[in-house]
Amino acid sequence: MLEKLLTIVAQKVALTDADAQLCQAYFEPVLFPKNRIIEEEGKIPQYLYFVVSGFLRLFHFNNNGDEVTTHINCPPGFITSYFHFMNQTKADDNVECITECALLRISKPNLDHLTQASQAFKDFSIWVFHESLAYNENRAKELATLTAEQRYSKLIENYPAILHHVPIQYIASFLGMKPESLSRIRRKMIN
Amino acid sequence: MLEKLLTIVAQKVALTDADAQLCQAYFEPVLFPKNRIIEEEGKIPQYLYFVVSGFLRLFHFNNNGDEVTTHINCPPGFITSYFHFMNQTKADDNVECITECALLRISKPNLDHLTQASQAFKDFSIWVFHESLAYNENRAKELATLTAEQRYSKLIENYPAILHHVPIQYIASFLGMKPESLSRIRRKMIN
DNA sequence: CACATTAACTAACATTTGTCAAGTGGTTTT
DNA sequence: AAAACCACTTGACAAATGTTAGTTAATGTG
Repeated sequence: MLEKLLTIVAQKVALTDADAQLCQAYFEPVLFPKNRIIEEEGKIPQYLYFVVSGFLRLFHFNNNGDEVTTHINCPPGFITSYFHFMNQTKADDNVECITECALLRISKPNLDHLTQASQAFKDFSIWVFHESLAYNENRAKELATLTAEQRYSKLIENYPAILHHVPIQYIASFLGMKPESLSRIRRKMIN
Repeated sequence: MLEKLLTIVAQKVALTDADAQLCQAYFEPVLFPKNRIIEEEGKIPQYLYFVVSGFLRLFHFNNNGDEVTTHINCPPGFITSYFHFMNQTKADDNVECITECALLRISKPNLDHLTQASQAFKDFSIWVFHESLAYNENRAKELATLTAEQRYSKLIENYPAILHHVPIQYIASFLGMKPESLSRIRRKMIN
């Protein structure tokens, strides 16, 4: 499982054998079943997760008590309640496995150790942060400018696998529309 | 002008006199007139700007050739085409002064020097990054879940000054709606 | 000053999306 | 197997937003 992570990291920064060994020492492989909530609202997020396989989402409950899905996985393969993980403050959302998931997790103290011990991982973590910022900027831009149908089209174009593994209602919420609207859009696109 | 920047920084990290002097050495005060474009699409962003006074926006042109405003100023007071400034790659959007603006600017090389010379500024720049990420996540969430009227209400509640200094059309675009829709909403809210 | 340009508003209409209620099919429970 | 869910769909209708076009007021420009 480590190989997939090392491959991703190595695409961005040069890795020595020592770096690879640090990675092995600090990242813990874990397997979770479908529907398992691995980080919970109101608690301090314990781990940052690298997704080896499977699908996860970030969600919270709005004022009406309805679920709102804010992320489905996350490029470039990492997921957690970022802000509160980084600051080690109580999360306002949940991380849930949508399917069975193979993950590599690292605690905040160990992440700090890793980025202090390895310049390569420090550089990589900065890159991940920049990517996350660009990703969220783009997501906001698409929500502001595209129609519901265009947003759905882009999603299945960029992440076709999501369609086969993630319930429609989560996708609708993530795209900022009601399940009925997405249903209508999907029917229209078939005909 | 430096004082305002130092006050903001000092709220987050402890500053020595040496830090303050570094800040003075690297940040250059500049004054720009209304409507001046200070970073341009297709060119590498030269500076990161701290906003002492005035209003600015980030915008680009969509496929139809229409302007899309993606940011109006930026908490916590900094603005530029972040991603491309950080990577020193060609920007895909413009930074424009909406009103006359008093700014403190710093080039990328100097920002690197500053964050290397001062741990306080390195910590502060990381904090700014975290804030930007949280801000964009929240913006995406609001665009996905709130109605046009709710988005406008929140904006004038959180940033009432924008209303008096920024053209309605820019606000509408930033909120992901057409100027006519915002006009309708504003009329409804008065009655 | 006259003229053109632009931002903002308004109104009528079209389209999209939300709401509500019901139905279908599949899965789990007992 | 019957019953009770649950995800998803469907249809009728309501509400919100987009589109188009016209008006006004303010501003800039000759």
